[in-house]
Amino acid sequence: MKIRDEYTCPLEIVHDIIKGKWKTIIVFKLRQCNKTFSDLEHSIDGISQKMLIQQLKELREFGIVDKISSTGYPLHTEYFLTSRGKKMLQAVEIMQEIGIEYMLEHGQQEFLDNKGICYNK
Amino acid sequence: MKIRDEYTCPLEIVHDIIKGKWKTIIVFKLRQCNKTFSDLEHSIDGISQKMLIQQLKELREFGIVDKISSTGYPLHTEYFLTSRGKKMLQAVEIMQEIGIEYMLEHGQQEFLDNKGICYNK
DNA sequence: CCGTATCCGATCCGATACTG
DNA sequence: CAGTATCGGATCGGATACGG
Repeated sequence: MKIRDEYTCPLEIVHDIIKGKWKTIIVFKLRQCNKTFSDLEHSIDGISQKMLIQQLKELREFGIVDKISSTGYPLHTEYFLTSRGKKMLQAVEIMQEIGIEYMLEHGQQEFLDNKGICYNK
Repeated sequence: MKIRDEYTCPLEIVHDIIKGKWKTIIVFKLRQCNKTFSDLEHSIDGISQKMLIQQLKELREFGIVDKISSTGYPLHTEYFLTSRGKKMLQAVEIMQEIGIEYMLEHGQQEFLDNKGICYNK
């Protein structure tokens, strides 16, 4: 996704921030601590390298996450939520509660662990 | 979008709820009071009838909005947020603040009114 | 280990025409 | 006024291969 040069409404930005398939789960996975690229890759079942990189890049451009990279081999990069990302996390957690509610209502509680943290795994 | 029979994670649902281009703005437009179909259509610049109907239908299937229809001509339908929709609104408002922040940071404050309520209009 | 490039099917969404 | 149906271009995302 190409990020637009100009937005005329905050909710347009919101849409661009969250519309990707993996954005909310990435924000959620980063809630407690820094994660390397491969940490994320292994904890999100079904995501491809390409998509993980791409979505992280977009989240960085919106100032939701940032990263620290070491130079030299093997490469090592840690991603983390910015303060804006932590705000985003609040919204994600509210929406997650809605998701949990929906699952309970539809008899799918067998997929839920204690905290609704069960993305594909 | 076909709503899935089974979700294995709350955040999958979240993604399906919000991924459409017009979902957040619809939730936001319904924040204060009931709106008819044409109220919504006229207050969201750029949306087509088809998309408005489609997104409202999906929001209804997820229990975010509901409607009351009168029978007889002319047709009259009012849409409103359910209690779950009001919860969703909380998340939307948090994300909206992020959008406002982003716009201010990028010198686009001329598009903002007092409350960031300016979706294309 | 981390990131880029390309190909290609699936999905999204705008335009348009039509119905009760 | 509210809702449905269809077509076609644009975008998204999975698979795969390659590079620093």
